Amino acid sequence: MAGGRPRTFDMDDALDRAVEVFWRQGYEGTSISELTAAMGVNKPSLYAVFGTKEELFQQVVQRYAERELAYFREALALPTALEVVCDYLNRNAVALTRPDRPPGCLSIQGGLSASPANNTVTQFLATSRLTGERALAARLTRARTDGDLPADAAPAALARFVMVVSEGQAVHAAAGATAYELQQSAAIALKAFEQALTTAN
Amino acid sequence: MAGGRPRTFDMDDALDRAVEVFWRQGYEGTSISELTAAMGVNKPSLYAVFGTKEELFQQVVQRYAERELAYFREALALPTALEVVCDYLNRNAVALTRPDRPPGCLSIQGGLSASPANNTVTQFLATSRLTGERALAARLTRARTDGDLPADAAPAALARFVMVVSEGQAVHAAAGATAYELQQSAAIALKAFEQALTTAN
DNA sequence: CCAGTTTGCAACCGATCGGTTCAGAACTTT
DNA sequence: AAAGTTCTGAACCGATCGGTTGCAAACTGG
Repeated sequence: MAGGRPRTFDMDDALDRAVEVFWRQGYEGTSISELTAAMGVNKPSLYAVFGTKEELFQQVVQRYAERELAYFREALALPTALEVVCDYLNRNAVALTRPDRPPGCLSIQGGLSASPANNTVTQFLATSRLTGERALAARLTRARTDGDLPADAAPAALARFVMVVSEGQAVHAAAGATAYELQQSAAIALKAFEQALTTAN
Repeated sequence: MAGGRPRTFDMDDALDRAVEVFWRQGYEGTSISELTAAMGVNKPSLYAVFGTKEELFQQVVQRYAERELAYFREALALPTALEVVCDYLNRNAVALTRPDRPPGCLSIQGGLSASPANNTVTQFLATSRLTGERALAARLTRARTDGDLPADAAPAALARFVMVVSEGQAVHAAAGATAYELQQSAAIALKAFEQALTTAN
């Protein structure tokens, strides 16, 4: 057994750098040479460690979900439906506009559309967004049995509405909207949600 | 003066075909050879008639706004703020999911993010979206003087909220949501808007 | 110090990118 | 029919794409 030549890069750091590049430029807007430069990894090592561009992208999205979307899972753990949604949309506004991060959301601008050759990337991101929506729907279903959502409320439709607002916030953030502006939109959306707490939907 | 060899393509038809390709694949996901194939225009003619890829894209976006976003301008012409927003969001749901069109919205998935080399495209689209938001804000400001929006309502914030919802609908549509699902979201959003009609915002 | 292992670096691969050049075909006017 | 104009088709341009190969450098265990 032998050690071999040591790496000049840290895998975790390199992946974080890749997250940033894909986040800012999207899948098709990012070239391998830009990635190797930003990650501090030479090309053969990149392929040895992370696989192809598409495989790297999947790891990037996973890392992004773990490190940058923690607030979503934390929001889901709050006691009532209203708290969940209020917390999520407001923290979303902040997360989408962090000055030390690219504006917007990787899960959307990473590849909302693409060449037919890269269709799997678009579908992969759509699926990962849908997973979040389903988690929220499940949380709202529980809220209905908990009693903080009316029995005749529609958790799937409400969850979809919340995700629609959150995606709209992301598009606006990518265009340069401020956290305050996005929170204003969140506040208006929450009025609709509050109404669902008392009325049939 | 002479006529020269006649073209084998129609400029208007060719531009419509280009709209469809950019709409489905985005700016960076579309190659010149895909465009020439879809438009029925050979490469030298494409450059002679439409200019560079970026110049063609600008004409494509303009054509898209003229032909595919007419319902937005029609909605703005309705008598009251509530009618304007209700009509817009519901017709948006239909327009984003037409079976004879690519799902989603060209103004968003055409280039939400891009390589630094194509940054102008992203900014161009963001500006064109902002133009729509400002038109809606102006319409809501008029509604305030008309009296169908409270004096203490915030037209800019309300317009931003409506555009956030509309952009979220577009992202959802790109992922395969149905018109019905998007109209459910529109209905929930409208409850928030209705509340703004009676209460301070 | 040497054998074995793993990395870094650079050159290379075919394919495609956006964009141009050029000869000849197809038209109109005289 | 000849001259003039405009378009088509294909070949071509340098650059870059994602991905690979080969070799020397840098480490470990014996």
